[in-house]
Amino acid sequence: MRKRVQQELQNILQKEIVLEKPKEKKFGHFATPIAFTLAKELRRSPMQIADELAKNFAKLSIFEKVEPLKGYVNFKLSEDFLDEYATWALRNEPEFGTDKQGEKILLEFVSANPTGPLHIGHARGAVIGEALSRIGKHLGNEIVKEYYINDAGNQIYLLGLSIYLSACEILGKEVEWPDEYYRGEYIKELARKALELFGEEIVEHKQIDRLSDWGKDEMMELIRSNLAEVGIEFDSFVSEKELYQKWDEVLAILREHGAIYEKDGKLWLRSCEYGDEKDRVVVREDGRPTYLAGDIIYHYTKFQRGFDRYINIWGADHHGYIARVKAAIKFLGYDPDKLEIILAQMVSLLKGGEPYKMSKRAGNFILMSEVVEEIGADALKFMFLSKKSDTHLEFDVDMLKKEDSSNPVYYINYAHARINSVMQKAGKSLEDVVDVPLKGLNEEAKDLLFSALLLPEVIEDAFFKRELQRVTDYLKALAAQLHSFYNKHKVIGTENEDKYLKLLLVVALSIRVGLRLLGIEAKYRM
RNA sequence: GUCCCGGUAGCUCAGCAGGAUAGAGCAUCGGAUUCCUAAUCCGAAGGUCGUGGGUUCGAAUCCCGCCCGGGACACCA
Repeated sequence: MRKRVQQELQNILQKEIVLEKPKEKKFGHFATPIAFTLAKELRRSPMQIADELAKNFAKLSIFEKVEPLKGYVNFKLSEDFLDEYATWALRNEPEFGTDKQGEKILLEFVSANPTGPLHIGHARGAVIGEALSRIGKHLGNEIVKEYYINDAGNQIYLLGLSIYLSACEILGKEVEWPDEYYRGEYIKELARKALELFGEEIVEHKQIDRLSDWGKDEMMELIRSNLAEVGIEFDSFVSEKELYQKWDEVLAILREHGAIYEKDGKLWLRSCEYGDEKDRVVVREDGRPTYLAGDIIYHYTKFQRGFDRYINIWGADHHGYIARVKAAIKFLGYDPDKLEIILAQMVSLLKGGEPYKMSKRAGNFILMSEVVEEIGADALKFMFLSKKSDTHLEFDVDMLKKEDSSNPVYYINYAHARINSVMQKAGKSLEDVVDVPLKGLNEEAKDLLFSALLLPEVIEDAFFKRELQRVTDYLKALAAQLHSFYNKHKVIGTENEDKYLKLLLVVALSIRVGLRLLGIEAKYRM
C-alpha cells in the first residue's frame, strides 16, 4: 500500500518522498514531512508549501482526503482503494504481502556444536533464523538454510572422553571429573546406550575415538529432533571435518594473496590489515589448523557457491570473530560486505528470581526441549521474536511456566479463532462476502481495515531491518484492535453483517499470514 | 585496558536511516457479561527517555565525553 501511494506521489512531485505513519489516527493513513525539507530549498514556509502540495495531491483518486497541517501533509485513503485491495488479498492469500526482491541468500544459523542437546540460548538463534528465512522467501528471495557442524577438533574428543568416563561410573568405578568435561543427564544416557551397543569392551579398551564419532552422530540426531520439535528444518548441513580436504587449496590462495606469514613456527593470517585488532594463528606449531582455519574454508566454499548475500546468525559471544572472518574473505578475493552477521545476544535465565547459570559443562543448563514442553513451541517462538536479537533477554523460567492468558500468542490466536467462530455462527463462507463493497464503514471499521492491510509493509520493513519484533508488535496491535472492534460492534444480524464479515476475514488473513511467517500456525478454535 | 550490546512507566520491553502531545503488555486501582468465545473490552494512575555537552527550525532518535549493567577479548570450539 505504502509503495503504491509513494509511487503516485512521486510521479507528481518527481522527488523522493518519505511517508510516515501519522502520530494520531485522526490525521489520516499516511503523512509526509516533505514540506519541511522543501522549505529549506525554496526558502519559504513549510505551511505554505504543504498547502500547495495538498492541493496538488488531492487530485489522486486513491485519496479520500489530503490535508495540510502544521507543515505536514496528511493523506486519507479512499474506501474504494482499500476495498479493492482487500478483495484482492482475500482472493489471493498466497500472494498477500509477497514481493519480488529476488536475492539469493545463504542463511547460516544455529550451528551448535554436536556435543549436547540445544539449550535455550541456541533456541533464540534458531527461531530468529527460521522466521527470517520464511519472511525473506515470502518477499521473493531465494534462501538456503544451512547448519555448520563443528565436528572436528578437541570438543568432539572431549565428548568421547566424557561418555567414556560416565560409562566407567556406570560400571561402578571411582572416577574424577575434570572441569572441562561435559556433564549432564544426556552424557549418562549416551554412556548407557554405548554400553548396550558396544559392550564393556568400549571401556576396557578405552576406545575414545569410536565413542567420539558415535556420540557426535547421536548428538546431531538429537539436535535435529530438537529443531523438528519447533518446526525447523535445514536445507543443508556442512561438516567442518570434510571442509579440511580443501585446506591446502585455500591456504594456497591465501599465500598467493600475501595473507599468510610464518612466525614462531606457526602460520599467521594478516587479519590486522583489514580491521582486526591483531593477526591470528591459522596453523599451530604441530601443523594442526585452528578453528579459524575451518571458518575460512567454510566461507570460501560459501562464496564459491555464488550467493548475493550471506547472513550468519551468531551468538553474541562470537562477535570478536567478525573482523577476522571478514578479513579472510577479503584476502580470498571476495567482498566481505556481502557477509552480514546478526548477533543473537545472550539469554539469561532466572529461576524464581535467582540467576540460573547456564553451563553445558556442568550440565545444569535449560534445554530447549524442556522449555518447549513447558510452554509450547509457539509461545517460545513468539517470546524470542518479540525482542530485538541484539538485546539481552532475561526471563524467569518460572514466570514463563506460569504464563497463560497473558501470553500474547494466545491473545492473537484468540482473535483469529474468534473471527472463525463468528463466520461459523453466521453460516457464511469467504465466497459469500468477498465481493461485498466495503462502503460507508464507520471509523473503527475503516481503521481496522487499514491496519489489517498493513501487513505487507510491516514484513518488508522487518526483513529489511532484520527486526522481527516489528511483526510481533504489529500482530499484537492488530489483535487488540480486533478485540476492541468486536466488543463494540455486533456483527451477526445487523445490516452490516456481510461487510463486517469481510472486514474480519481480512483481519484473520493478516494474522494467519503474519503468524505463519513467524513459524506459528494460527488457531481456528480455542 | 580495548571492543560489542544495553540503560525509556513499579516490571518486561517497543519507538531511534531526526519530525506533530514519548507507547504497549504485565502489575495496581475502578468499571462492563439476559447479547456473535469475558482467553475479551472500557477507564484511571504511572516518565529528569542514564548523564553532560554538541549538531538544527526540531533530538529518546545523529555526534562526542562520562556513569551504570551484561558480554567478548585463545594457538577452545
